[in-house]
Amino acid sequence: MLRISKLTDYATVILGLLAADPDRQQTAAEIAEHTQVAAPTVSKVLKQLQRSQLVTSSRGLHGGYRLARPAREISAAAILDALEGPVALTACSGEHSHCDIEGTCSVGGAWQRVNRAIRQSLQEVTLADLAGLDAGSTHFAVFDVKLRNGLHEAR
Amino acid sequence: MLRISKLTDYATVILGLLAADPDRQQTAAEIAEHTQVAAPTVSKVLKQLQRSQLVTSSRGLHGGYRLARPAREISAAAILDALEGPVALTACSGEHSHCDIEGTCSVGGAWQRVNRAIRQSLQEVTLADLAGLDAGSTHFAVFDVKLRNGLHEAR
DNA sequence: GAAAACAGCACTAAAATAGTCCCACATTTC
DNA sequence: GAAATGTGGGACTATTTTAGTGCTGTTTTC
Repeated sequence: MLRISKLTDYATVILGLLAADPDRQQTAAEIAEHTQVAAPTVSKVLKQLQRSQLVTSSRGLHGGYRLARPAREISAAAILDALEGPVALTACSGEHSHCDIEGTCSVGGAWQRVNRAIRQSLQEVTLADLAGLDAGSTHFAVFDVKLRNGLHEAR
Repeated sequence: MLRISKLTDYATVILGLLAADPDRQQTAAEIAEHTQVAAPTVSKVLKQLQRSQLVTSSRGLHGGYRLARPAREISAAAILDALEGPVALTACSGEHSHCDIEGTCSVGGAWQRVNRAIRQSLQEVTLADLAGLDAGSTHFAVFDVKLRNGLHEAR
């Protein structure tokens, strides 16, 4: 239920690695080696993270990536947004959209409220929490995301 | 992000219809007609809901479906569980699972906490809320579920 | 015993996701 | 200024997941 994609999973791992050593700039290849994620995939993820301003990059010899801001200021919601798109709600949730079944449905609005609630939870979780830095601060409520076939596969 | 499947979307609409008239037993064909969902699909969804004890069915002539219990006692989490599987976390979340990258990762546990939080939100939302019955009780927090290509498609 | 309606299963098709590759552009070093 | 190193972007392919359909069996009522 409510699964998050593999790429998002990778992203958290990659960001976690960067967060562990925020001053050092790391190349995509180094990150791939440390995380065991295939290099092209790491690149892809990093590019997306760069576009969303979660990491900064520098090109050229001795280039690489690093966190754009402290781990504590990066929310789980921001990571999801970066990887899974702008989260424009495609459906009923849109401003002026209409259902084919408006009459009998009446369900639409509630999902949006649910949606907003979960989103709020996600905003309160930071990369620092996810990466296990900042040990004392796990005051946020939490739940069950299906991470299937991901890095976190059982072996 | 965090999308729910079309079938789950259908399920809420179907359950909403049943909830609107809890005393009457309705056939799959009737439900299909009212909801504009294709009949075989309605059947499929209802079967799954039956297996999860959210609706009761009776066979034979004059058979049909009805809610197994009041709308207020059916949580959104239960609906998701029914449609999207037993939500056994396939990953790190399992009891004795290990990551290939245990050393560098450290992200695993936090997702489970996030997961539990969202799940809790979902448990506080009932079918009555979703169906818009029970007008006063929308005290639950809420968020952004991507319902794409579903019944709720904009037209 | 015939008709109506659910139950279960398997199969097909379509769509989303994940992953890979290639080439262009930017820096730095020599 | 040329070469090496590394990111940037896009296109393409393959895999997986999801959605949808059809068929056969079982139960109940009349």
